[in-house]
Amino acid sequence: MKKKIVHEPAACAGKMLAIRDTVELLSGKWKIQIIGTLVFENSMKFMELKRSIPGIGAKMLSKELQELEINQLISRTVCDTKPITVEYKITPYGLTLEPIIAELAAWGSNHRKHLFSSQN
Amino acid sequence: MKKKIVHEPAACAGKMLAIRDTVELLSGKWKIQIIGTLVFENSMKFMELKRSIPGIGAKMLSKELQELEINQLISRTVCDTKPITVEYKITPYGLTLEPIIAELAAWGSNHRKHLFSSQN
DNA sequence: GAAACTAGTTTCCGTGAAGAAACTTATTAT
DNA sequence: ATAATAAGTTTCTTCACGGAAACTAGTTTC
Repeated sequence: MKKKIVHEPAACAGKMLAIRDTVELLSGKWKIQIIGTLVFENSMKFMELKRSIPGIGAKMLSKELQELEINQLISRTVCDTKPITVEYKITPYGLTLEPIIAELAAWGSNHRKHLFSSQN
Repeated sequence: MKKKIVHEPAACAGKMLAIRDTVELLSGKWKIQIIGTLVFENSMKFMELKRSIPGIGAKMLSKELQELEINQLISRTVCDTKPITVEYKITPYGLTLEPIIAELAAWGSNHRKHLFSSQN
């Protein structure tokens, strides 16, 4: 049987709200990249992050990390090392973003093929 | 030797690139909302879109639609109606973004519950 | 003739996002 | 003594994102 998906206005409005919430939480030029990196590598120091995200500056990295921490997506731990280091990890809650990250990666990867095969 | 190679650097770098590509394509304050709306309702006029996305102005809507069209995510069709109308639809290719939209919606929806249960 | 509707475009403008570079503080290495 | 490193913070500056409003253009209605 043919399943006709009826889009009830109320349900759509709710979904749109949810989408807006998520997008807002991940807004900013670098948050998704930071989350992505921390999903793949499960612990990184500030400098490691800075080096592994091409183009980001210390100020931006610091700011974005703070916002992600406030929203409990990542954790910040100061380590008592010789030169003090700070360890950033993704939280269990932050890890729930993994499906989104995975979809973004899969789509982007497919998009490359799409561009390659359709154009030029 | 407890070398635990979970994530090979090269593979991660590739994924990060793919993520960046996708994020860039969907950059801007409104693109995801527009895509989301057009995934739910499969055809909308300019004015319908404008009304259904609270806060967007004509200029922004026009600009974002152009960019989405250039990337073949939506189609634009001028209808020969009394006052001329323009129909925007999501393309089959644009529809491949649906999993991303769905994940964003699901996560945002869950996030509401998370905020509600953990805080206040 | 004036107003209203569609789908924009254009102009003008302000703010905030973001970058660059210098600076801080503490410790270690040369 | 000097330099280097980590993890930022602060300051200064700029550019582009995006909003408001007016305008175009064609058709229909009052």
